[in-house]
Amino acid sequence: MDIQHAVDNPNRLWCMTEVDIFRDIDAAEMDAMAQAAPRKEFKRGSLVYSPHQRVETLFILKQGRIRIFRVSPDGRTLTTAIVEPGTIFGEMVIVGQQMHDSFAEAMEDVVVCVMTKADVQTLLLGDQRIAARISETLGRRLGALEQRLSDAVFKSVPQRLATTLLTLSEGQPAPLGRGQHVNLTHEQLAALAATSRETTTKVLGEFADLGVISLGRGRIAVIDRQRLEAIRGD
Amino acid sequence: MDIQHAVDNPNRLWCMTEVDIFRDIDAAEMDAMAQAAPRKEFKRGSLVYSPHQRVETLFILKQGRIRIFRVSPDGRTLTTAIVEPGTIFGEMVIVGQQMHDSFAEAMEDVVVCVMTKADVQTLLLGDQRIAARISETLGRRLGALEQRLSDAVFKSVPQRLATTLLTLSEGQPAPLGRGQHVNLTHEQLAALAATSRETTTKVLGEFADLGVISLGRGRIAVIDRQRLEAIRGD
DNA sequence: GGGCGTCGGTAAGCGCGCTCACAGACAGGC
DNA sequence: GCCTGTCTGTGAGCGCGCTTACCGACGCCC
Repeated sequence: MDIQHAVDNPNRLWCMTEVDIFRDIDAAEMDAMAQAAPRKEFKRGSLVYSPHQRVETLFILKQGRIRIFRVSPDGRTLTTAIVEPGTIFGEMVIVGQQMHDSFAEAMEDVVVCVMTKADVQTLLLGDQRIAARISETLGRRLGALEQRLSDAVFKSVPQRLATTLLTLSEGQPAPLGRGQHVNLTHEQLAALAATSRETTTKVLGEFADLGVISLGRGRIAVIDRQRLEAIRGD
Repeated sequence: MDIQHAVDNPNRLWCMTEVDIFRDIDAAEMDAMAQAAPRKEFKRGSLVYSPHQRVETLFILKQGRIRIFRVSPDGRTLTTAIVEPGTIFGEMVIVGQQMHDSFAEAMEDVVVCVMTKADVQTLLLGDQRIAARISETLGRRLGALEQRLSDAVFKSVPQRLATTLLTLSEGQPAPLGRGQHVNLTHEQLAALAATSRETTTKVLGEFADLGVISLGRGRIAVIDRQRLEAIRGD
């Protein structure tokens, strides 16, 4: 089922299908959940949630990309995650946490499904399999975050950019023209690698000179993963 | 029950008592778990686990402190957590993750209880209440880690040190002599705040000049939380 | 008491990467 | 076409904090 088809599909179960943590749930259970998760749309650039509004809901991303980020007192931003379709986000509410000062912004026009905290408690945590999946997801995030923290502390900007590019491009199959594409601007990449736009531009230029990536407007093609891994170190 | 008494107590349930995530488990259940968790001791300075040995066990810390840290290629260390008695650690194995390049080192002589992965699966994850507690713990850690990442990126060294001191001292009741004590050397503090020992010494000296802390060998007393919070920012 | 290891204090030097300040390139709208 | 906004490219300057290199102070063990 391609994405456009899914969007047009009036099927009530649509919110649950093709979402990783629900993969082994049967139709009857999904039906109950789907009723509790109405669909909602956001325009590119709008905020899905922010620290001010105390949203206590879980989101399931069906279409588009979401950027989760934090803001420093002086206005700089650090992107902590980019959410792809088929993933839940805003999971902190599941485990009784605040959304801890994070913003969620639609990178494109997006479609999400929304579940209230109460429904999360009864429908998700009540199910052993889903609860286990959620723990697993949290564990993975924890490992990734710890890695990012040590990267931020130990690694140089070129190393962090190489790391970020490799992470973003993995899984993406190489389309025509050889090389996996990362569809981000230098500014967006800078916010992920915790650096400035200017140095990002400079370092990406050096990478391109070495032939490990090739640059396009809002689009970076990873040509030589091996050498990028060498730059990343460890 | 004071700690020394607990250590000497031959009670089989000893491993479970006074541990936060087990607080509402009844005696019969605890008994089953306690059999699966033999007691083990480590000398000050020894490693409880390291990335090389693939330990697949969960630890329950009963006495002493444990430092969880990562090491950079060039040998610098970043402390990701200091574990206090009554807390589980090595939890990544619960959620099917590796211990992801972390070391665990005994800061003093320590006593731990050990559970195998298999026992964790059946005894802990099988119990709804404990599973929920574990998710909660993971969520808390996730929030704290995200905060630490953005601190590492956005804040200056004095701000990070103030943050670290406040975090370490909170909960500690002020003993004689006014001021909550943080029992760490400058070097240990530096590894927590992701900075160097020398700048830590310098900044702590400035804090002491301002009168917000007072210094002793391997011991820092927080005198004025308010002003420390002002330095921390946000 | 003497010796030694850890801990704390201090200073000079310098390099990475941020800030600030432009300027050209590309895309889309009208 | 032209205008506008975003994106990319480039350079000068400089400051925070790391590095390197000591040395004195304290505490513990013999």
